[in-house]
Amino acid sequence: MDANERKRRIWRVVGAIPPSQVMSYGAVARSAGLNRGARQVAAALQAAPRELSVPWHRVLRADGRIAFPEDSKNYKKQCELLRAEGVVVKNGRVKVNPNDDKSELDKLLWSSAARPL
DNA sequence: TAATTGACCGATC
DNA sequence: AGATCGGCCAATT
Repeated sequence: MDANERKRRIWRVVGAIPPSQVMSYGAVARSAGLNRGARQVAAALQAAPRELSVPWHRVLRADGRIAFPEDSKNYKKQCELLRAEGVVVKNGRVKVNPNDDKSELDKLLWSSAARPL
């Protein structure tokens, strides 16, 4: 698989995250079939075209923190978007832990849209 | 073309 | 709770 295909998969997985749900970069990577591609998820999101409307704000760090520095504009934006979906953000941290494997979210993801194979 | 950077992760201390 | 370290690999310099 080449780099472009990875991006596609990543976008597909992220796009399949339901509203008011969050996922860590690593979890997205795994769902996309990349073993340890958390950073590639980040890179892919950066390169994601707006017209795809990728819900990048539903992707957080593994510990539930927002991936931007607090003073950055993106940080505030992400907070805003998350709260608009009912997600509680407290002190740079999200109320619920990022879904890892074996969660309901994963079932949701694997059931319809984001099948890596 | 080679080196560096980065919206990261998990283990360890 | 935090801080360090090695690994991963696309994008940028």
